[in-house]
Amino acid sequence: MEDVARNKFLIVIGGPTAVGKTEVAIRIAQHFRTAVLSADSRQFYREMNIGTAKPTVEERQGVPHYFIDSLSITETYSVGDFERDALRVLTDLFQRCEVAVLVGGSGLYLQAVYAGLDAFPPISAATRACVRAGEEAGGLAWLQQQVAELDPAYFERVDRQNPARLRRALEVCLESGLPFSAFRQQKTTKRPFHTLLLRLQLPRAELYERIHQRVEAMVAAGLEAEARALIPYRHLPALHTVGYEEWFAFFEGKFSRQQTIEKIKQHTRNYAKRQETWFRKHGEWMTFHPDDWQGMWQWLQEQMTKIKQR
RNA sequence: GGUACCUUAGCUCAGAUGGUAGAGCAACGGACUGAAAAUCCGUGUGUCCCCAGUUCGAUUCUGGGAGGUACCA
Repeated sequence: MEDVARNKFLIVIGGPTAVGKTEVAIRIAQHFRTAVLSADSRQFYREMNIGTAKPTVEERQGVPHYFIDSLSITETYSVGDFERDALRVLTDLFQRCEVAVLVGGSGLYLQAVYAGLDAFPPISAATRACVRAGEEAGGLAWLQQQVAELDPAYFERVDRQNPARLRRALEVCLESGLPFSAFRQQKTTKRPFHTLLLRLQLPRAELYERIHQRVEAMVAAGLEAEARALIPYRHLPALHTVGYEEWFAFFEGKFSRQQTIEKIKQHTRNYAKRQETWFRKHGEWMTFHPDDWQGMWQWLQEQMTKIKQR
């Protein structure tokens, strides 16, 4: 990849859900006659459509898309897998194109591609099962005690109330026999291409209005039926998703239909806020209003010219 | 029109025999390197409907007004 990708540009488009990333990504990709890589941890899955706001077939017309419908919900897939697969696609794409577009709302997935992840050992099914069994028996306290013992340095820093963090650290410790901290360098990897980070943002009230409209549109398009068909898979990680979990509760009679729709809107708003926090804190983004095409074009041209002249 | 009850945070409501107030939900802020649309942490944001009276002091008591709900006409 080193040789291929000098003077190659990865345009990364980030921003909260429903801000209008898809349209911008496609427009930019069309202009540069290139492809779009989706970095959206739910659009991977074939079985989920309406609720994930995938670009439609018409929208994708003429613009190749990667990582949409690339997996089944029954497959396990991690951000590490995505980093590897995305780099593979980019290597290939940069043979033919000067520019590639990476778009998505999963900040960590974007970061994995443009800044890299540390190398961690793969976790075996046995280790995963072992940690889960321990947690089921001993709860959060057990996780805390294990991590405190096996990686005291990380235990000092970690959010100790967060089982997901502790679980992950413990899995790595048990798998490798080394502390989690030994792998977690938090180094950024220099990529053999240039990266331009473009963030889309709208005033909060306007974004929420767009979210509400999109949820209504999803419901009208048959989201309830889509969720109903996925009931047998509801415990899979992929279905731990806004727009699906709420229906599962509805099917159990916990909410009315109207309440369910309101919950989906609310949880989508909460999600958008978490995304905004991420983008505010991670990476040097240039921020644009999603309608500000001119501003985006100008900035992209400027940046690319500047870099090429170096 | 009459009678009773109500009006406190964005919403639903609690509360102090007078010392400017607190729950749930929402909202807001934050963390986050392999399940990340996940997971976790923090924060009360207020003309206590309005006007006048009593009082050192009124969101609380008194009177009047406005709006709401119920019943009676």
